[in-house]
Amino acid sequence: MNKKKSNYSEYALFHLAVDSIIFGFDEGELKLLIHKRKFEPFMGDWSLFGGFLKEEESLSDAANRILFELTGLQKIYMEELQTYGDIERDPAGRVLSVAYYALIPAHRYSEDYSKQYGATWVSLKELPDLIMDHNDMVKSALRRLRRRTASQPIGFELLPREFTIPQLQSLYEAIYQTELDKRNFRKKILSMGVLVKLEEKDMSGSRKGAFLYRFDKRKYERLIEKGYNFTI
Amino acid sequence: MNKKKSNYSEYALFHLAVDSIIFGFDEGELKLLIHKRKFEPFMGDWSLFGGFLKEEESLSDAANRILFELTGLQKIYMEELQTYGDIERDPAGRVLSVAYYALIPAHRYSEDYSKQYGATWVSLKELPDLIMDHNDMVKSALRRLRRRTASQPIGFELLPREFTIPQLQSLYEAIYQTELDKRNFRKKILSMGVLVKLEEKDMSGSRKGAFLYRFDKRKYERLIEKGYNFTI
DNA sequence: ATAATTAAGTGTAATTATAACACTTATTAA
DNA sequence: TTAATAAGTGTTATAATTACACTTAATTAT
Repeated sequence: MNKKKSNYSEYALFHLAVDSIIFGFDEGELKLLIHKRKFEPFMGDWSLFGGFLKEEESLSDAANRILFELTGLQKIYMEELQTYGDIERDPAGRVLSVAYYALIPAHRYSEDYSKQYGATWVSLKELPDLIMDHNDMVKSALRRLRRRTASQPIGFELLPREFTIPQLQSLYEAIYQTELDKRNFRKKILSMGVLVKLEEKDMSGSRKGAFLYRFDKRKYERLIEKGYNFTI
Repeated sequence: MNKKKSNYSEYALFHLAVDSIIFGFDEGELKLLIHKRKFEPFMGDWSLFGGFLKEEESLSDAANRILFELTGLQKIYMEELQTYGDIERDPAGRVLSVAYYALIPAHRYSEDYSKQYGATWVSLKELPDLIMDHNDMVKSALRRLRRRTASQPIGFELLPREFTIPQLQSLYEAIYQTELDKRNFRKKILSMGVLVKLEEKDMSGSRKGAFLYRFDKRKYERLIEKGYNFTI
């Protein structure tokens, strides 16, 4: 490479934050992990989890780091949502925030972390006022989640590895805020051929018990290659 | 507000660029507006249009400003794509880039601007190597455009205000790289009831001429309110 | 004037996907 | 043994999508 470098020193510099909209599914409801902010401004107010981008860190590394520091979880489904760049969004200085949304299997999130970070699961139906533009971020993330779960099999990221059909249906019902017919739902999801039925039953939800299934990612990917189009 | 301010001075600072993937539709093909970069590094190489975020400017203002400076066009369809934040993406310094994609009616883009900015329309099929991660941005924008045009009526942004059904079909064929049946296409698009047929014919494409139509945004919005779901 | 050319425009039948709907079964607790 | 409860199952009606071929309006060439 024989290119002259430019150092861009004439251009402005900005702080960059990463904020995470962390979704979970528990007790038949879609939930969000939030906490009370630990520094000024807005100390003590409800906030998404976030942090600042470091000098020697890529943006996606930062998003993963922040989620890991908070939950101890890695290899979590995460997708960039949008970058928020209004001038006045943070009264304490010019900070742009890259919002990511993450789907975590709520059962894997331990109480220990919850205490350590003061994290709380709140139902999306009774979401409190969050600081700055965080409520906008949540709204936008929810819209995105609805679009995505309708066309990609990411709902499974919110469930344990082994789950029942009624659990899966209840998840979609929570995401779309609508009731689904269980016969049609079962027919549709099983017809795709991406679920593997296990021998075992989950007896926790009913007397009869419901068979456990597992999502087979390989099968799904083979279907996609053939041009298959996942939709709920 | 009785909140103490924090100035975040302990956190790192970054340059922020905005890069625009500008799509147009001409001669039955989807095209991209690019130019030869005017400064180091990579001076003279093919690049998307971009610029740096200014101190007193919101992110979306910056995106609009850059597009306006280049094309003289305002109120253009534009959507944020993704923020690119790899450490080494720009060899001349740490710069994060927020990519936007824009849809412009190619006929409104005048030759004058083209000369002034050295802008060139290139077919997506013969896209040259672009600098840094710009080819990734284009790939990602194209995926997004395909998803969006399938579920929202944004294709019209690429056409003149008055267009024919065969033109519209040809646009979708270019976007999806597939052939569509003209009877089924016409049936589908007209059945939505969002196109208004005009008296006039466009005689440029054939001897018989094709009737002109206009997209009626109001009607579309009324449909959406009723829960209608636009799909091609 | 007439014929040839060309893309626009049109309808129907077959197939597939979606939506609506009610009873039986496995298990546990009383 | 019975009562209770959620899981599990099939069919029919309706709507959406796909496949498919000829006619028409206007222009150009003869």
